[in-house]
Amino acid sequence: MKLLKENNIKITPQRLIVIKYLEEHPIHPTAEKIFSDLKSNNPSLSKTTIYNTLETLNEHGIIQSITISGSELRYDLFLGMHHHFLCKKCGKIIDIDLACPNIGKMSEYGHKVEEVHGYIKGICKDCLKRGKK
Amino acid sequence: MKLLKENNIKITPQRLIVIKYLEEHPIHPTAEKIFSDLKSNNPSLSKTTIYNTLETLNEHGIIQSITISGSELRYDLFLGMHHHFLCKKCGKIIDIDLACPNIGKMSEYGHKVEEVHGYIKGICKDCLKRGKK
DNA sequence: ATATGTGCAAACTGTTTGCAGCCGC
DNA sequence: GCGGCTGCAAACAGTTTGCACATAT
Repeated sequence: MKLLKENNIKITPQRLIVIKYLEEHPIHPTAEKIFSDLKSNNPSLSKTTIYNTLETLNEHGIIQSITISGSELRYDLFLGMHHHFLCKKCGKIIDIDLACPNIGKMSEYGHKVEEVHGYIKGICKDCLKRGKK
Repeated sequence: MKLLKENNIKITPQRLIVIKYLEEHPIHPTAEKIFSDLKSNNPSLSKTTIYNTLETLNEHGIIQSITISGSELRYDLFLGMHHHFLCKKCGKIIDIDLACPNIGKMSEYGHKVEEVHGYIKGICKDCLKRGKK
């Protein structure tokens, strides 16, 4: 709610529950998952509204969209720059905070940098353990 | 063709022209663009074959798929690790070779790293110039 | 009263799947 | 003749669009 006022976005119940959901579920959900999880307690909620809301929040930098999976967008409250690790086995996405010290070079080359996304894919620690047993 | 033999993949005319296309057009094309560009000289070519071929080549590490745009996959001959810059204005994708020295940390944490993708978005040099005129 | 947000259904796009025919060993 | 490759059409998933209704200032 603070977020919305700060960004001059109208406060609506739908926007509030989406933000609240993302705060409480830092699992980089898809639009579909956000929708189906919220639908049960908010029967009149529409998927269009989810998409509209995510777009609005994204435009204002409150959330960011993640293209790591390739087949669908995933969403994340934007709490400062960080990267993502996708486990190819369990599908889990883990936040990581490897800052790349070289990004500045892009500006030196004359390009204007607006977003930086780092995606690492592999097998997570847990799946590795599970595989060995 | 060398690539195919080295990887024990059957050589077919379709696979050859896709690889040749990617060699000659390092523009990170979509499956659709590859298909429509090749279709004119290969009328019997099917989009399914493009998808099949791209999948096969990807599995063998000959090409890689890029998820930077979010709405579609793009493909790249895999010639060693490098990252990508997407211009939000003209849609162009530029190869960049910023190696991040911190990736090794992931392995230290116990995760197995298989792929690393770095996507930077912004406005490219050319579009910035054009904008100023 | 006006502008903005919501929600339904339909459309659209990129990708995948089922299956029949084909080719090469 | 068998296994893998090709290509058509249909299915599918995620997302976007058109439009009518609701809501808040």
